[in-house]
Amino acid sequence: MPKISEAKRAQRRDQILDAALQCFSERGFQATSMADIISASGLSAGAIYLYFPGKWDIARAVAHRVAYGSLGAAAAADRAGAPLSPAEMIRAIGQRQERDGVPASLPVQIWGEAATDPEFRKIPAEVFATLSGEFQELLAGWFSAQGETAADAHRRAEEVMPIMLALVQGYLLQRALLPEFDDEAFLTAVERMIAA
Amino acid sequence: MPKISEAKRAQRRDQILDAALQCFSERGFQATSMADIISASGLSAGAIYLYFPGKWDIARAVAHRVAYGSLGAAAAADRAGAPLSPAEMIRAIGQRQERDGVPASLPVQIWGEAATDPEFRKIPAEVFATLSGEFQELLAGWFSAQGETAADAHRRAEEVMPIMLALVQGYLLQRALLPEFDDEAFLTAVERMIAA
DNA sequence: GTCTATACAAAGATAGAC
DNA sequence: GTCTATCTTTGTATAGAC
Repeated sequence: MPKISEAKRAQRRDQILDAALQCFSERGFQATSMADIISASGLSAGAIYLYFPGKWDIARAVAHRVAYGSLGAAAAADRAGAPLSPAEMIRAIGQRQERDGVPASLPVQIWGEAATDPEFRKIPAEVFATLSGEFQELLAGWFSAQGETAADAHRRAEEVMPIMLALVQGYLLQRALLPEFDDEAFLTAVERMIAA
Repeated sequence: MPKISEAKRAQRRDQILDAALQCFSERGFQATSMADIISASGLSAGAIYLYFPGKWDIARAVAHRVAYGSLGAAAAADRAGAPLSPAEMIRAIGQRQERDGVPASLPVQIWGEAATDPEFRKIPAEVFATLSGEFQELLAGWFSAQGETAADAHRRAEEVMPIMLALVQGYLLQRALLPEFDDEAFLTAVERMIAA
């Protein structure tokens, strides 16, 4: 049996992940040292290794939390009111990340890591697939609400879906890299484009 | 005066950058060691440092070459034939990267690095801005060719431009991370969307 | 369970011979 | 100009006290 309660143990893990997320977002996955995470978490070197086998397990856990955390954001916003337009779906994902305190740099860092690490790549690969399915359903709902027949709405949703995924990705990328990025101008452009 | 000719020196630098590009695309910027680059380049440890002050200067030089190498690709394809459609512009950039032997992982890695390194960030920031301008001009040409008036073509080009940038980024990202990514299905979707 | 101190390995960069 | 050998630093992970 464990020496401390399961709840306490989970809380310690979260404490470590919170600290790691902070470090990673400022310095990047690779440039962050265990010493950084240790100091930010307030624990000691020895203690950390009781909760995670190593630095990359922490990195994957953080990436997992961040990536999967954006799932369901658009669906939740949709259920909360009228069917979401494509631009509103993108906005919902951005807002969810802000609400959760996810720094803009992290998704982009995860993609960069995934580009060369097959283990890491599983995370965005699965998230992209799930997100696509989510978009397709919401888009069908929106096109229906625009007065299209169920069959037409479904067809258009299928057409637009691959583009939606790319648009979110570009949105998150530009938000992370361009200090002057204008969210609202971008979303307005999306709105106009897909309404056309 | 230099001990070897300027041409020879430039050739050596290219030799190093070629080797580094190979290593970076397989292992990533950070996981690549100087030893890797040294062994791949066929030079010795001492020799490399005569051409670059350090590893990150090599990384920046590679990133610079890769990122700026995609500029002008769409414009060149446009000049070579009929005005390019939006989907064809994206395809032109992808093809240029293939032609230049740029591995798909590299642009994504550059973005990831840029997310936390301000010095690195200048590269995609400037490339995105230049690319946007390029797109706007080509889009205006295309809308004109579709029969719109010069004023309308210009206006629509301005509307679509921010979206185009995001679409290319999503395209490159998915190409790098998703083994099953279907380029042509994506481009078809873009074609339909912007023609609508 | 947690901490301090440390072992061990890796990697960037350089010195000095040729 | 180029190579080999090496110095130095940094960083992950662990051992052992409390």
